[in-house]
Order: sequence, then structure tokens, then C-alpha cells
Amino acid sequence: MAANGKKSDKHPPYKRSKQRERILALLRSTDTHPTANWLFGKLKKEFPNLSMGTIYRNIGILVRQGLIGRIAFGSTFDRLDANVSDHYHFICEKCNAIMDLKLPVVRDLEKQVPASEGFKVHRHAVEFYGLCPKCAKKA
Amino acid sequence: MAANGKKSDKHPPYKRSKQRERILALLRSTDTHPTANWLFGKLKKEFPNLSMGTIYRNIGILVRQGLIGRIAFGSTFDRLDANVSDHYHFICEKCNAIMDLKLPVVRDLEKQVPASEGFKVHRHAVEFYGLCPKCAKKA
DNA sequence: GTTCATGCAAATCGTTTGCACAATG
DNA sequence: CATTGTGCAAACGATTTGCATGAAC
Repeated sequence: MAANGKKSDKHPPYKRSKQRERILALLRSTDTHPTANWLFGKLKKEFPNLSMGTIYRNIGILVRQGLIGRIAFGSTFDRLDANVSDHYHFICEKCNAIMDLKLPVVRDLEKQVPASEGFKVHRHAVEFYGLCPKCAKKA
Repeated sequence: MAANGKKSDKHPPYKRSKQRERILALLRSTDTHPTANWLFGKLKKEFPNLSMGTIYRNIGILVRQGLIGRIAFGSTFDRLDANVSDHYHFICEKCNAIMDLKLPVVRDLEKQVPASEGFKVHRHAVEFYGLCPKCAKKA
């Protein structure tokens, strides 16, 4: 699943757990963007029997609670594109279709990244999320 | 790996193959963004013994040749983010670090997507690719 | 003929899930 | 005590890889 946020947010009555609290604390303590595996490494000292299942289940809960975000493109599998030219994408949150947009590519956006801080920008990508024409009609 | 394009592009002297030609043709014939599995389905009639290995190996070659693009965020695994506020990302093509940018989020970008065509935009994401300060310094 | 591509199967990797037991409210 | 969370291990789905054979140059 993608960053979604929709779906009748019927959380079950979450109970607190030491592990989940530590996961959240760890994520808040850093601005790198850790992976599940990194969390596991950091926490297995604290919880010697920690398991990946716990990490993933808690990540899921925290995302559902809106306390953290998950950076992942649309779905699990790679999508291919024979259109090699520069273009933006629209991703339908309903049917997961990915479509090319014929918008002008705003290279000027790249000027906003502070070169002063040492960034060297080569390119940028933009994805719009929402409902594609077909799904919008059905809504 | 991510959309990369770097790495000493020492292609071996690729030889042509019926399968690869058909894969490219298929990708060019559509503007949906097929998955490896979709290609497999379409082609197994034509090549009854086709294997997934062949699909993936050829996708890799086509990408290396710059003939197609692969849409995938940074890496294979999800990255987490405790920064829930709206922000853009910078992704280092060298060390794969993902960093939050403190740029203003340009919601006006979303107006460019032609609502006239029926798109309903909910949000958008921007990722800048290049060298992070650390890697830029070393270059 | 040497090199690259294929098919097949096994392997890998990140993630998910079923189950019995422990912790929470 | 009713329910949610944990650890463990097995299951999963997408992708990768080793190897013997077949096609390309």
C-alpha cells in the first residue's frame, strides 16, 4: 500500500507497548530515514527477543495513527516506463494506475534546494496523488 | 537500486534477442506502466517457455541502455519518517541518504493538473535527486 | 568458437501472517 | 477477563542468480 490515510480509520483500541514507544522515540530522534531493519538493529539490544514481526506490526500501527510516514512509491513492484523524456506522474489512490502528465517540467524548482548548503541537484521528480478521471467519476 | 543512470556504463556488447525486442515493443505500445509480471503474461503466449528471469534480465538491460525507465522510489525497502508535516525530499544518488528539505510546499503545482480532464488531486510529492553535501564534497 | 541470452529452479530479500503465550486496560 | 501485543517460524511476493543449453556475432 502507499501513503494512503484513507480507509475507514477504525483503529482497534490500541494498547501501549514498550516496543512501540521505543520505535517511535527512535524515529523521532533522527532525521535520517530509517528502515525496519535499522530499527531492529537498534532495539534488539534493548529487547533481546525482539522480532521483525513486531517491528513491522508497530510500523503499521504508527502509520495508521498518523504518527509517522512511510516513504514508498505506489506499490510493491516496479513499474516500467518507455517514456524516457522528463515528465511528472499522476498516481491514482484508488486503482493505483500511474499516468504520465503532459505538464511543463519546472526545472526552476531545483533552484530552491539550497546549493549554499552543498546540495548538487541533478534532477527532480513530482508525483501527484488523487483520483484518476475514471475513479473520480465513479466516486 | 534506484533510478541511477550513473556507474561506469560499461555495457557488455549486448546481443539482440527476440524476447528483449518484444519487451521493448510492448512497453512502447502502452502508456500504462506495466509490471514485470504483466510483461510475462503478455509474452508467454508468444514464448511458451518464457521465464521471469528473462523478463527481469532484459528490463535491467533496457534500463541500462536508457531505453526505458523504472519507476521506483529510492531503494527496495520502505523508509520511515517521523516528520509528518508536508515536505519534500532530497535523495542522494551516491549514498542513498534521504533528507527532508525545508522548502515551501508549492500547492499551486497541483493546479497544473488538468481538472478539466477529470483528475482530482489530493496531494503531491517532490523528490530531488543529486549529491548530498557530504558526497558532493568528496566528488 | 566465443560471448551473451535463455529457461529452469533454487535462492534471496523485504515483508506478512498464524499461532500460543505474555502484557495491557 | 477480554483484548491487543509479542516472539517465533513459516509463508509470501517480487526479484535475483547459478548453471547447462541455445542463439548471436
